[in-house]
Amino acid sequence: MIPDSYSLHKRLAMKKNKLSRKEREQLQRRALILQAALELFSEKGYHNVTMQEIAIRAEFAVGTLYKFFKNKEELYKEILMQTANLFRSALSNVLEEKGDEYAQVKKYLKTKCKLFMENILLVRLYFAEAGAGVSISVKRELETELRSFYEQVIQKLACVFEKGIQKKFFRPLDPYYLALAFDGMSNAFLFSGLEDPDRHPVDTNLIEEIFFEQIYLT
Amino acid sequence: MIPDSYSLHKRLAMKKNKLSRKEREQLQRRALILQAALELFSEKGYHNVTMQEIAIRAEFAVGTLYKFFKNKEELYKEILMQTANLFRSALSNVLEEKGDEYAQVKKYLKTKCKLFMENILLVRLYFAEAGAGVSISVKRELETELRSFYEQVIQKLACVFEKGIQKKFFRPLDPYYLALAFDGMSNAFLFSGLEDPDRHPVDTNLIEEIFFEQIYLT
DNA sequence: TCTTATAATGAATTTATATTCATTTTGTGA
DNA sequence: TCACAAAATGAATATAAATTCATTATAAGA
Repeated sequence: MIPDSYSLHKRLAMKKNKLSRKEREQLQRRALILQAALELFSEKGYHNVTMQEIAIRAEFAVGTLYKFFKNKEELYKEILMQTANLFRSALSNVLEEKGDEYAQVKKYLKTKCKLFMENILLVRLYFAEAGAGVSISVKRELETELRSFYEQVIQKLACVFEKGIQKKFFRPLDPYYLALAFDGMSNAFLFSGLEDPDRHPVDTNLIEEIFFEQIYLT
Repeated sequence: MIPDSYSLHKRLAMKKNKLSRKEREQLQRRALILQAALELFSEKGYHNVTMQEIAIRAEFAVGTLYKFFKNKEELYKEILMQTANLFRSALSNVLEEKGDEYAQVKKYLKTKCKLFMENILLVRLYFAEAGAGVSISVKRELETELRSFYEQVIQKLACVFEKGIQKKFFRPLDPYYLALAFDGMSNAFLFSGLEDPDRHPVDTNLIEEIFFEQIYLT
């Protein structure tokens, strides 16, 4: 793979770091482009952002974007898949930890809130596209992939509920729907907090209380 | 308003019906265009539908569309506002009926489900655009208007919860967040049912049980 | 039937923007 | 410092779709 023409020190460096400085620089530039695109897409939506705008925001020429990404759609796809992977892996990990199911669900909520807060741009973009399970600006292929990621997380959450039911922690209702309900409820809070964080700060304790405790008395 | 040139029978007819046959025909054509556009928009999204396509589906010429709507955006706007109004007025009415707050919330859920089922295309479109509170293909003006419609409904629902709390029907938690939680939870079920109605039929009793009853035991 | 007004048509125009590629710039090793 | 390869550039091109408007068709009254 490494051409003979490469100088010795370069070849040595590559053995060590795997990536040469040049390659690291390229990767960084790529990331800059992705970041600029993310900002613009999440502000204005896929179709209302031009490659020119992305180029300007990233401080490159349009042509350069095409050195890094085949076309606009690829660029977009990569951003969405990034988000989906980030969320899926973080939430899956939480749900795979062993232990008290009640605590696990609470941890899931905490983690989800944290992810939302720390990735507001990504969240806006992701849910604008795949949010209600009604995607529209992306090809069906990608849409399907995104939905499957969401399904995977809900399924894992359902497993936790199921174990919790077996242990008599939770009321014996269909665990899939419990997961759906819990996730949907927390989404409502998170979106509301996303819109206006000052007026509607996200209170995970309140979410838990509404979900887990009795609302209708007697 | 009625020009003198109009013949007698026409003028008489207009006194009675308010609208002449011609006007009724125009209105019907307008509705046909809106219907065709709704179908296409909800299938493929605003930006992936051309005026040509709408014209073909509605069986008119492109130019004709512009006789009825100033431009593509107006056409779109009208469809979204239709939905928003339909939902807001139906749900507001339910929530203004006097009586038992527990029953009112249940009625709200029933009505919402019915609206979803009977207007799947509109729902898909509406939530793809304004769903997560993250609109993107529309101008900010319309986006704000749509969000305010949603807020109004949530506020009304919150009032019902508030009254219910006063009467000790419900656990005394912030009524706004109770409303948000109930609505968010039901949305999750409805979207899931929208995606795959056979595998996930919407069960309002289950939604109520999860929301109102205790989930975490002891 | 003829005339006129009203409405519908769709080819042509305009506009917008994704993508390309000939040219320029930059960085590297000799 | 120079020559060369690699990378970046952005004006030019291609493409697609929104909108217009001169022309044609339709309907209504005389």
